[in-house]
Amino acid sequence: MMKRTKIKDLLSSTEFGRQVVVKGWVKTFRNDRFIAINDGSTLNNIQAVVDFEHTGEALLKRLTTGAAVSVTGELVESLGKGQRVEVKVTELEILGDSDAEKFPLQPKKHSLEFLREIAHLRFRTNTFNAVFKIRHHLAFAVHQFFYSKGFVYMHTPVITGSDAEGAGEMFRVSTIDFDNIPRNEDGTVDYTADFFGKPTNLTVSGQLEGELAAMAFSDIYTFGPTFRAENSNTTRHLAEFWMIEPEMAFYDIRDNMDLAEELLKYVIKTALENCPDELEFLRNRLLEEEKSKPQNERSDLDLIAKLNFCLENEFERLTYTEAVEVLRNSKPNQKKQFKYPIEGWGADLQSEHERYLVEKHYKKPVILTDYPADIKSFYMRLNDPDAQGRRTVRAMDILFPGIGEIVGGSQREERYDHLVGRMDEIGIPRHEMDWYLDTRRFGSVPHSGFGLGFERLVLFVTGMTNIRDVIPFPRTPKNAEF
RNA sequence: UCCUGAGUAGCUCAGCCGGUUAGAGCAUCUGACUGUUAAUCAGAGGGUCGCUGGUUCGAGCCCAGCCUCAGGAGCCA
Repeated sequence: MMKRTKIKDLLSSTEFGRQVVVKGWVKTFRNDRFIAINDGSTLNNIQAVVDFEHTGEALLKRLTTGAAVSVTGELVESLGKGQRVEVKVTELEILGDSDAEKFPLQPKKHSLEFLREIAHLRFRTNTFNAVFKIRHHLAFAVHQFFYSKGFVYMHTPVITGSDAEGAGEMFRVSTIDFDNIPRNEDGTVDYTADFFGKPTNLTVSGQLEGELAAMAFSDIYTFGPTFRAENSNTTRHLAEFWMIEPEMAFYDIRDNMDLAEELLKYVIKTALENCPDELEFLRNRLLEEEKSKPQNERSDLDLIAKLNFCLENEFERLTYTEAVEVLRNSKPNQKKQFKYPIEGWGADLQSEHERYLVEKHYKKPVILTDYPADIKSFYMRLNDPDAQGRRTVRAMDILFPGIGEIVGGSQREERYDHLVGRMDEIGIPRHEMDWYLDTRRFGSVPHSGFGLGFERLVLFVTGMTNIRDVIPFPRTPKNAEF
């Protein structure tokens, strides 16, 4: 029995005359004669040519879109145009039939909305083949980047007993029988009867645990699933997503920004190097899509040019205070085109403001730093008050065109008294965070870290526009299929 | 959660001012053709018009409620 060869290897082979075995799924079967077969090793199909005059009619009928086949034959130079090599079939076996009347994928363009409904089959389309191949390379590149810098990959818990992480609504983890809830005498739920003996949730961030590890290894990162029970219905939010969270001892906010920018550029460069076919396919797909848009809504750069532009240019760095000035003097603000006009210092920036800065004003990734303390988390390092006495924290958000916030991070507050002061202000009970506060009691050092939304990164690199199309099985409000 | 829009054949969509038997392209099936490239040509089958209720002589179309989806906003990665 001959060993099968992957289609990717065959398409670049010059060993004409060699006997080969190809296994894969039928994309189309044309002219009773030409099978386009794909095995996922490449975006491209190999053409297998059947001698239909000497092949049973019943067998030919089973060559339907989606069927799994094994063909044996000679690798030859193609007689036709459109492909360099093809397989002259001597043996044809159907490994798995696919009922043509029921298989939902057709050799034509499908809407992304429809494909989302059949997410279990959409891997077999060119678009999703390309998207998930790129996703794979990006994930691997993240590990490579940190490995080369001596970071330790840390697995922080998925189930957490802390409810003070302060990053939105959480999913409760429980084994309590909801039809028969154990109660205390006062009627409240008796969590001592639950699996962990107390309320537990799915993690919304591994940051706090990451900080503990950074206080021993200096440089660590996490890369794992993260859960937010927010009722968010947007193209850039998921209830279950993957986040990369490095945490570095002895890093200040500037070191933190440098690392984040270097990481982003490294993984984008890796994608460009390793996925040229996939990116080219997605680039053309986008260009095709833009043809139906009016001129002024089309992008200046195509996908690959956009990624290269991102590599070749420094991210624009400015403080919140500077950004507010830019926005205040901007045309849309003066012409009152913002829905939320920029009036003063202190309010959080709205989507429209971030978009203006990134997409209109600077036209490249922007890193915003030093936000007002009142709109940011308790663990962020407090700056000395400025000349006007305004309190800011050393936060940094990286904003990408079309995506918005892709990275959120900060230098952490390493001073015990300041940290506790902020917790008291916000009303976070000290005793719940005692383990976290220990890092500030025993050998506290300046340190920094950030969270990078992996799916938002994949969105940017693939040029897709809906985050549900860059994760295999999206979990969103009212949707946990498959 | 809020705002806007959509839901008609397996898919993408058309359907006039409320009027008789709801259409097209692709897909599927049948046949023809045989170096095709989402093959081509001819023919056929295929519908609970999202759901529930209402208005009307009559509703795919008008009204109300609900469900689902999409885009935008908020929350954020």
